[in-house]
Amino acid sequence: MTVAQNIAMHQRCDHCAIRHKAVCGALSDEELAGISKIARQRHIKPGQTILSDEEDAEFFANIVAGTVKLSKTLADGRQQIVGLQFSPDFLGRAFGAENPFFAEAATNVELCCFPRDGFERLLKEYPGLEHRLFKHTLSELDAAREWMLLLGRKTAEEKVASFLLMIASRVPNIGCKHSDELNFVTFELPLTRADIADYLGLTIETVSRQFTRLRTQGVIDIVNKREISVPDVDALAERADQDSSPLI
Amino acid sequence: MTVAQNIAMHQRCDHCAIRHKAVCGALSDEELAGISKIARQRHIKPGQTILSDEEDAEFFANIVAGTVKLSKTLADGRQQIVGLQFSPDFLGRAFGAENPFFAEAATNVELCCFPRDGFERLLKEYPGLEHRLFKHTLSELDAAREWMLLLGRKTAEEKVASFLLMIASRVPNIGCKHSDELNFVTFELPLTRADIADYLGLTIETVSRQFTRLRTQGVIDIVNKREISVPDVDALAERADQDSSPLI
DNA sequence: CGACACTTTGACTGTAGTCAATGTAAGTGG
DNA sequence: CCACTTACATTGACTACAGTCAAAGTGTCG
Repeated sequence: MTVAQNIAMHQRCDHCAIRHKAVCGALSDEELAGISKIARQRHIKPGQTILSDEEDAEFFANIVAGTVKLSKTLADGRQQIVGLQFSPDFLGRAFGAENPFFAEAATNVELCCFPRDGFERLLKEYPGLEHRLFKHTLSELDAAREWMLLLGRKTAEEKVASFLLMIASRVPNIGCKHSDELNFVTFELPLTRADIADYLGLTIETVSRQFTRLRTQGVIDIVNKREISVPDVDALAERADQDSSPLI
Repeated sequence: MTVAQNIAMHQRCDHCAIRHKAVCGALSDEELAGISKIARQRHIKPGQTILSDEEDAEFFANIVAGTVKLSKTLADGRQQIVGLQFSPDFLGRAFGAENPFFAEAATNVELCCFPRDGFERLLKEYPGLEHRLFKHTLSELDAAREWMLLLGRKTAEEKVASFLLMIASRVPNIGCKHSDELNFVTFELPLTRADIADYLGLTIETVSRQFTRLRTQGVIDIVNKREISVPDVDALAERADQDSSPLI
């Protein structure tokens, strides 16, 4: 590789939109150049599989844009989404090739992929990287446990309200005209009703009925199937029966 | 501290029952001497709180013996157990003092405690320790996601069967006379029916009814309230509607 | 326009929850 | 030693929330 190419690749990471938020944020300029060399951008369409639980994961990836769903399935086809990942989350399992779930694009997804062997070499060389991954894994564990509370103990209405709050806090607010009104948000759902049902341990029909119910009660406004407005976030939070800790 | 005292403490860890299984297994003899100096044994009675979600966790601990339940609660008191920990699991949250759940002894518990500051110092000095903790956290995440599938998608019968299988794989088999018969196990439940209900997202009554149902169908034998025999583990596994991956 | 995928709505059902009574076993004190 | 208390578990009758099955509605794309 020429010096020019090296610099070009370094520049690419250097100007990356999620440079300081992703796991790469732990890296020095020199280390960034190292990871830059093995990185490759990839576009994934909705519904496409990213990682299968049947084969070894041969790469790691930063999510640059879009939403990825992690799911598990029972023998008879019942499905449960066990994690949602947004930019700048990290995808892939360090140590131990076996991936115990299925990763699939829920929306259009932009990935920054690192081949397994190269990334694991970097992990050994740059200790800050593993530390950053560890912290990310701890957040995922917190989110999973928060979701266990939802799945095991919340009613359908509380589940849907909690879901909307979680999405509102993780996707961009597109209700700009009311930006001064902190309690008003508009956002786009990254999931279909079927995905939402699989995430909440409900059926499509129940999710749909709860959406309608929240709408008729004035808690949400269904702009269209994918776009939701919340005129009063506090009112929605009441429906979610929030305990103290916020959903990540 | 005298050399004699130092050696005595080192010896203590050196002969610890979980020496090679716990996170300490990552340590060299010299490092073990270091951690030995700050370790303190503690006994906890069933029902006693170990860590609260309201206060900062001031210590870390290895579980030497017994079962610890991690739980979360909604404002109105509904509770969900989000993790069960057995020996030689590790307890406590590295980086970030906030503990997002409640840790309580389910049985008599023996802990080997390390004060927060001392342990974090060791974490910096012995990189193998953090690596070991990371791997442990990854297992916890896998278990949490497996449980999300159970909570969101399994029926009451499948939940109870899955629970019994998980317990059978993690507590000692006390059905020694049949030890040659691999498919036969007897074990003691570390949880009350109320705890089991909170772990499975069910009510006490439903758990009890499912126990009775499995008993009348000959899948399990309820020796007494706390002791269960499984004459044919495969038959129980069928009731759990297991997907390929085993419950950790 | 029609095909298709996704969503909503309605009628009915069934699983697990609720409320209440009874059963069981261990521990306490007269 | 036996009544009594207490905590935990089981069983029964009834209810309700979410699931199932079916039909109609909506929006997008060729």
